[in-house]
Amino acid sequence: MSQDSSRPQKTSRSSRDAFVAATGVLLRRQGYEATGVNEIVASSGAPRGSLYFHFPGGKEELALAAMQREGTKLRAAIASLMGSKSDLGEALGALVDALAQGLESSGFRDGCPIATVTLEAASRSEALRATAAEVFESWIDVLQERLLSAGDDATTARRRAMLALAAVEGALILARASRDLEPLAAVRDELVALVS
Amino acid sequence: MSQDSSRPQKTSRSSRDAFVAATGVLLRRQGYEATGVNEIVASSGAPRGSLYFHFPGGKEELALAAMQREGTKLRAAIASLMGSKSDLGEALGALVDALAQGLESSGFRDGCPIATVTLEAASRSEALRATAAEVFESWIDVLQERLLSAGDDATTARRRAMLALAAVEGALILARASRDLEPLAAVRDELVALVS
Amino acid sequence: MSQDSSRPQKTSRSSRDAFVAATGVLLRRQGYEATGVNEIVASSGAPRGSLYFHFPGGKEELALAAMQREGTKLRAAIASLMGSKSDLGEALGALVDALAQGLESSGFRDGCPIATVTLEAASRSEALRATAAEVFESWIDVLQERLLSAGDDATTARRRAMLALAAVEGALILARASRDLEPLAAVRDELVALVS
Amino acid sequence: MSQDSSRPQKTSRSSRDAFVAATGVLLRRQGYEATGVNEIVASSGAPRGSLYFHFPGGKEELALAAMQREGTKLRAAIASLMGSKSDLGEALGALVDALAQGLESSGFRDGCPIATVTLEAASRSEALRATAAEVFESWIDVLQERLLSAGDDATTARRRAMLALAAVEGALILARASRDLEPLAAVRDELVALVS
DNA sequence: ACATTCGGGACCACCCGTTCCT
DNA sequence: AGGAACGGGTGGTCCCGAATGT
Repeated sequence: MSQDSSRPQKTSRSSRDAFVAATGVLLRRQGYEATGVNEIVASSGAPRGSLYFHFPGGKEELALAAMQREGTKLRAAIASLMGSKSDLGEALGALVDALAQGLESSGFRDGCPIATVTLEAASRSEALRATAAEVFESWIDVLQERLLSAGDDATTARRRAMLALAAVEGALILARASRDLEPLAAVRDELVALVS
Repeated sequence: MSQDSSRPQKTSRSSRDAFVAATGVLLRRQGYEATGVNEIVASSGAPRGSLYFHFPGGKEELALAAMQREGTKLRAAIASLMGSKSDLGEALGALVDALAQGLESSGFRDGCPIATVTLEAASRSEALRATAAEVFESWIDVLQERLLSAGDDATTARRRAMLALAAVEGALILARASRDLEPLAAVRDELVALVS
Repeated sequence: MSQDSSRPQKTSRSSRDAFVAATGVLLRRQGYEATGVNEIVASSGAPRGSLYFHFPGGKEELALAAMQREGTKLRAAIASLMGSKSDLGEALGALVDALAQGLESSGFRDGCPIATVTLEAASRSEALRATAAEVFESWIDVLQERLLSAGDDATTARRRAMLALAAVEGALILARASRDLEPLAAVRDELVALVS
Repeated sequence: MSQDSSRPQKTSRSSRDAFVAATGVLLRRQGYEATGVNEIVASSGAPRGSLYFHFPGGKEELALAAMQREGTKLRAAIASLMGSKSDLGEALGALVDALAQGLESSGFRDGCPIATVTLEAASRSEALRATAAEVFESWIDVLQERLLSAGDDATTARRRAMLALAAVEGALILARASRDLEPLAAVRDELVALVS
């Protein structure tokens, strides 16, 4: 929405992309408020003065871009995983396993950037909240479609998609708190049992 | 509501309690990083200089106290709700309904303080992370015991307790993002169906 | 001066003395401004609440007491050293050597508390400045008397006493900066040569 | 006086220089610990936010810059004074007189910034101590060279240079404590006599 | 007389997200 | 596109007083 990817540019997008990518990583790890603009600039490697050229809206606009980018990437990943198995339970299990592996491989540091921003900024910035809602909805859509194609009716599919997303998001929180994958394993087992 | 006025004290705990209570509210609403000590002091009404007498560890120690307080209060609330119905499904439904009502009555502003702090500070402060883990575990314990008394074996009870807590925490996030109770309703229905 | 040391007391002087002694050490090491009341209380081991009973004037009154105590102790030490040798040069050499050894044995950390307070507070507190002047004058007196007894006339004795004290104080500063006793050795040699 | 206005610059150094100059004055008057950043900013007239741009290291880095600046200025002044008279005694006398006049004209408020910082911070910041040592050494160098050119051998020249600097530094302290120039006069007379 | 808890507000050094001007 | 600069705000600590034991 905020990008015009069809227009070739004389200058590289590397600065802009570097900012967005760095923001995404930091949002995952420490959320919106704990992430400073200085930190983003430093970890991106891009020049500081360019930030407000690319993102006149400052930190918030940058976070919106990062959330959309991460949201799109994760939506694609979910779609890919859900389509990779013919059995619904196996597909859900693969999704949870992938998230568990991502969490563990980051040393329990990197969680869901959308969830963190939601909890921090839901009552502070309408734009951040709305973007978080869009991203979540896009993920629910993907899950719901898979459930529909597995035979659920529309209402049930939406309810189960929401449960699945909620359970996964919640389990990520519990797992980060306890530094243990047990909550994710529990959620996977229960979700698999539910749809079998 | 937040004070134990039945116990007479020679010196007033009011300042200390006011700090903890104010911190709890602000953690629910905006998390750890977005909450400044100035804000806590202002909203508590207590004098600033007293803060570092009661909490030499500063903001972090204050947050730990608030998390423990909120954790204990919520544990009691969960235990009460889970014991109020003989039917397990009804009990779980009542729990989710209570959380939904709390969320709605705050205009979707007040969520779970523990979840927010976990996402923000899990990779920053070991003490905050560990306290969050303890609180979550205490809630899982309550749920697990109710499931045990409903006939589940120990392993299943723990798994289902984790699912329930994870689903509820996740649904609170989705609901705050969308400003809609639908995710909570979905989770309630699915949880009830699961245990019936 | 402000105490009546002849009156026996039913309660111990240990708290008061502990405060004064701790303050003396800290003034030597880090001066007046860098020394906090909390630090004094902690390092004294005495109860915090007693400080403003013994020293209603707070930190400044405490520093005055410590300066007087240290001043008196050092005056006695100087007198003792200056009287220990019949040769004036040897006596002065012994004085400088003693200071050098004290400096070295503290790892170049402990200097003259009066000098530090003078430089920090001369233009801030009249009481601190005046007390420093009294202490310095008392030291000059001792040196002057020894020079008189060695044959100097009054004017020369006073001038040389001032030179000696100034040179020693200055050398302590240079030595602390360079972490090297060379300035003290140089001053000793020159002072000895001067009076021979 | 304090700016090098002959070098044209595209961006003004005025803020940076104003910070350093203001710090120098305050270090002279009240030392390191008693000088607050707020005070520096206020007395410099420069904008507050620029301080940590020019001096990311904060107060300490600022103090280092001020010490070096003052050290260089004073070294030049010493060199000039020592070269102004063909007679060594007269040159030393002129040096002490100049310091005495500076002290008196400031109402006994402004002393040696290096000495104060040394006494306060020698055992706290290695950088401050080392810089103080460098500055002192640079002053000793100038004095030593003058003594060498007056016929002293290298060892004697260094010893006498150290004595001269130590005596002057010490006399400045005694003079500030007593609000009287007598210690400086005494030191001048004795130093002059020593080298005649 | 002596000790202690707790309250109090000014102030500390530091860093924030942003904008100016090139 | 970008380096330099900015003002307001951060969490934290200061020294001290007032109320209250023992």
